[in-house]
Amino acid sequence: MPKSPAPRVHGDVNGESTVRRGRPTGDHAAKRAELLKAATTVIARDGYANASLRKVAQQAGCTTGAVTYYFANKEDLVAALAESRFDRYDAMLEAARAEPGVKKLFERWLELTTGDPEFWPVMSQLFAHARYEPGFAALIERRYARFREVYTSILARGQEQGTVRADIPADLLADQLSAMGDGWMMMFPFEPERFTPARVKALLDAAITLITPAPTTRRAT
Amino acid sequence: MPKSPAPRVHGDVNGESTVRRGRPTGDHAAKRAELLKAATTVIARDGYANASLRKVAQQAGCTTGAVTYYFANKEDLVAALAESRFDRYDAMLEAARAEPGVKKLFERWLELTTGDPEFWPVMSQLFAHARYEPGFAALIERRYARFREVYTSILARGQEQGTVRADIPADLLADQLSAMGDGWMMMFPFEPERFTPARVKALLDAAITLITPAPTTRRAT
Amino acid sequence: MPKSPAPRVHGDVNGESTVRRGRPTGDHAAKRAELLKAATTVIARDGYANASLRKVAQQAGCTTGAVTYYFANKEDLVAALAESRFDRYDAMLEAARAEPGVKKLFERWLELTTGDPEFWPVMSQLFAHARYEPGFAALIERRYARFREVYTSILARGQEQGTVRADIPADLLADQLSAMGDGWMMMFPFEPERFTPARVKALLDAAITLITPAPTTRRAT
Amino acid sequence: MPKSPAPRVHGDVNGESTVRRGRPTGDHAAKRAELLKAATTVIARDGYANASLRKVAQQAGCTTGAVTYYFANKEDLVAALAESRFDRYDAMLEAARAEPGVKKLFERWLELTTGDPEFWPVMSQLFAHARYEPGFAALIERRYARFREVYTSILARGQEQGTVRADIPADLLADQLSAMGDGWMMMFPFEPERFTPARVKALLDAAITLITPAPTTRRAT
DNA sequence: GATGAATGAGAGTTCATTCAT
DNA sequence: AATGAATGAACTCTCATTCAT
Repeated sequence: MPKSPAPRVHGDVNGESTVRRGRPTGDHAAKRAELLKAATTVIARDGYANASLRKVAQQAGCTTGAVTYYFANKEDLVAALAESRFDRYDAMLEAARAEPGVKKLFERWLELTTGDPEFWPVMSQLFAHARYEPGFAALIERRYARFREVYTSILARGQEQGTVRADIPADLLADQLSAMGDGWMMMFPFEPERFTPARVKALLDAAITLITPAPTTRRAT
Repeated sequence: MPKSPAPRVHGDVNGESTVRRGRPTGDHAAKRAELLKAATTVIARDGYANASLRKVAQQAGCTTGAVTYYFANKEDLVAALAESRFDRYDAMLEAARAEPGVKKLFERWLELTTGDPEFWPVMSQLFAHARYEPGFAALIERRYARFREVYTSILARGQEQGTVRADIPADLLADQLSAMGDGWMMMFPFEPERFTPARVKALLDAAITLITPAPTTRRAT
Repeated sequence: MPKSPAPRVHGDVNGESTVRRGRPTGDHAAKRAELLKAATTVIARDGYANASLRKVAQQAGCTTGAVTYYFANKEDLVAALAESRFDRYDAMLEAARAEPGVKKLFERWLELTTGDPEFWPVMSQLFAHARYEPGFAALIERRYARFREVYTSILARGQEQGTVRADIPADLLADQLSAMGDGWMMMFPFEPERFTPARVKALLDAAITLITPAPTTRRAT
Repeated sequence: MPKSPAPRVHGDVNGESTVRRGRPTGDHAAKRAELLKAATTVIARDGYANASLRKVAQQAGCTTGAVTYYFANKEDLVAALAESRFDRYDAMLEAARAEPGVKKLFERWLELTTGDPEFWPVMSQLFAHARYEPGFAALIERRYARFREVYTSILARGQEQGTVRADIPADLLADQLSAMGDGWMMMFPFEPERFTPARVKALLDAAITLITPAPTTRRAT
């Protein structure tokens, strides 16, 4: 009792959605990326708790079966999503490391986090749920540790060069600044109107002021 | 469709004894509080996305029906939970306002957030999901605004008295410090072992150092 | 957004199916038994591999949710089904033990297995799949051991009384006879037409002939 | 919709060399046999209800498409599997017929069924599900009838020669003995530890004792 | 006041099957 | 000859919610 899904239609000229089966030229990695994009959109829009594979499929314009074909299960999808997000984070860190200075780092961070309006929302959702999926939690812990490490090294260099206050250990400073960023990330989705570009700039400038050494020596002269 | 039996009144604002006719009063509020406690435990343990009314009922040792009897629906329960949590936050703020000084505020905050091991986990879960339940989001926005306001006023007073650096507007400082706290709150459930009492103290001390005025002027004299 | 399932109708006079919610006078055990009966019918009709909770619900005239309300999961349902079937088996054994004689046992067995046309089909399906559900396999092993034990004791008594041949140990005889019954049980659903009452009687009579002592001694006299 | 490429012919009845043009023949049959072996393993391991074409493909180390390429559908695969299993049974019967005597038959049967540890498990699974796939049920009925027929003829010959008791018609005896074998086959996968070689031998010896004529010679005394 | 039977939608997942390549 | 992307239906199970009792 074969249940062929309605009369097969393809190569239509109207641009209507066609039913395609069989083996397309599909690029596995590309399709996965496409589905991850769809998942990002869904999670940013509906939140993690209300996101479902069905919605992801719908967003991507394919069937649920296709999603589970490319990802073993939901956890796999979410993990891949987290990886891809952190890959962007890592790329940013790499770039920031090349051109030192905390200010540059802030700029890169701002660029990354504001360039994509879904970045903050989806990241905060992933963080919130990571705790309850062990493998996922490990991933974040690992990636986050790396992030703090780079942060610390940049600040330490700044301290050597006298551009960053030295009365607080670099690792504590890194912890404070990254927590600050996380805090904003968490609150941003609530009241995006509060985070105007102007205010974000003011906040970052203030952060730089916070960690800049006091002009004591110069004044003593 | 709030099911709270209208005729019952208790816990009135004036502190006067309220009308106690018929059934023993306080039962209703007490039972709600009990259920909220159970909900807190469940959310802290399983995460918001994996929390269900069933689990809450089970945790509280009662039936599913009882939960929906005391709360119109899930959103109602979660909103009440958020209210109760913020009530504790407000109480803390009230106390902090009475005995000024940023250091005192930090101590109060620390007391609140570390006194209950479920506090941070449940709060971060509630924040993460608030965005997607409109009424809930409004609640948090309102409460959070109030929180920043108190924070700002305390910092402003510090600036007047010279105990807080004045080169950054008080509202920006408040934003930065509260974001810092939020960031820690978000990360704490992941790696609680990283937040030893010693490190938390170091972080708070460093935060105080950050906002303390540079000792230049004194030296210049 | 409450999704009350269509306008509530009940107490209709037409005999049409009504939608009933809330708490009926329902007897928990009775409803479970009802669902087990439905499961029996479905498995006997479609086979274990094609049986689903949906079909069971449909057969019982209720929703899938109701089934999972009464049984934690599919395995639980199947285990309960097996228990109930074996309870009947045990009752039969008890009765057979009271009135000894292999012939009586055969009669009881026949009564049980032919009284319900679904008995053999469902039993053979349960046996076939038991191997792959550990808890279920243990149940069957336990029950089946008990069955062989009773069988053996009845045969041993027969041997003492000289009604059963003594040249084969009773436990081997029991194993052979019960295997014979199992074999028929397995084949019966295939070709029920082959197992006419007359032939079944002939087979059982032949089985009795098989285990009756050879009439040598009598003739020697 | 059988997909076997029509022009290819091999394994013809006459034993003459068949047409071998174009691609190397035998590949097709060999691959099918390979897949059947994989299917046997999967069914024996996971049971029929939990067997899937996916698992068969995986077990065979090929793709899902390959399976559906060599077999029109699942039923086709299962039918082919049953055929191949019964082919071995038939070969055994043929051999047993050549060298008469019930004992020889038992030995052959034992050889067949214990030689391959997957034989009993997969056979009992196939039997259990045959009822619910009509074509398959017909196949088994046909093959099984043949089996009983051979069994009967061997027993009848034994009766003529006085090596098998004549007080029970041969067809009933065949029915009983084959049912006995089926019963063991059904139970074996459950408690293989119970069927030690020693016990199996004892059971078969006892079966021979059962059908051996009573030692009437003593009667003459 | 409180219960718990029952609902129906939707979740994640598996599956046999199709077919362009 | 063989692949593997994709389908869509069906599966088990969980859930918030309703309501007669």
